[in-house]
Amino acid sequence: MRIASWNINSVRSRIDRAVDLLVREDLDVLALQETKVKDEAFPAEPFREAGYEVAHTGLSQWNGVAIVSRVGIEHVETAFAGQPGYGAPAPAEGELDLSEPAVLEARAIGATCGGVRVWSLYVPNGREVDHPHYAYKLDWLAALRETAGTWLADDPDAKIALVGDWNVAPLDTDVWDPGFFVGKTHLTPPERAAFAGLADAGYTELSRKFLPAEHTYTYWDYQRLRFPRNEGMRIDFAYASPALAAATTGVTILRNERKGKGASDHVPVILDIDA
DNA sequence: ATGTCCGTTTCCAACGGA
Repeated sequence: MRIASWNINSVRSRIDRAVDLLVREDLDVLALQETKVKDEAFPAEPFREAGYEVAHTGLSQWNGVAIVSRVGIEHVETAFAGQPGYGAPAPAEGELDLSEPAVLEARAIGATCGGVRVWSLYVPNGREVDHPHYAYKLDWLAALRETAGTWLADDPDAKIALVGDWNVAPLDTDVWDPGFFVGKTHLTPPERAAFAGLADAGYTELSRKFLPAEHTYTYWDYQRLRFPRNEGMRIDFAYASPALAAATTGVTILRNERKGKGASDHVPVILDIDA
């Protein structure tokens, strides 16, 4: 079984690349992030024609996560229990308007595909360390850790994959120059601690296990010739429950998918799983 | 040159988000 995760950065602008990826890599499941489309405008037909079913949640032009599967999609959840919302920004101030209820964003979707509980996750970016979005990011990861811990407590033998764009670089060697990120998000100790919380909850991050080489990236910014200079970041990860980790035989990062016109700024991460 | 890209709108140029 092959399960991939990819921040596609607009499913409509890259639908052909997505279908090509499914066919070429013989994928059973593809978890997508940043589909940037409302449910009613999601291009499901090309996936269906290729033999896949789709579960998607998208509320606006921002965020949006999907699971594409040819091995079934059951028990779809469009958020995890306790998933925090984000307060609506007040237009005049650019600050959070606490008088408005927080908005539950389309950043998590779960479904059972071929016996594996797959979660496609788009962790909040954080923007700036002193921005409310940063606190939201930490809260979001803490809530995910809490809930993911209950899934394992309820069923220690469950096969669970928590895949997606985590927007955290856990190691200094996950970026080209940690000095560039001083005062910025993605490398701060609180973000790294929040990311490590999933390991504390009993999950194993599989890309690190199978691809330990330093400076192995999954994302290169469109700006400043980051890809030609190979100035990237490893921020897309796959946490697995013990049963799934034991069944996983390999991880592949498709660096070539960043090449050419019309590439996403992220590349797919693929898990090979026994049976 | 913030060496870019996406989707949206106060709509074809400017802006937010990343």
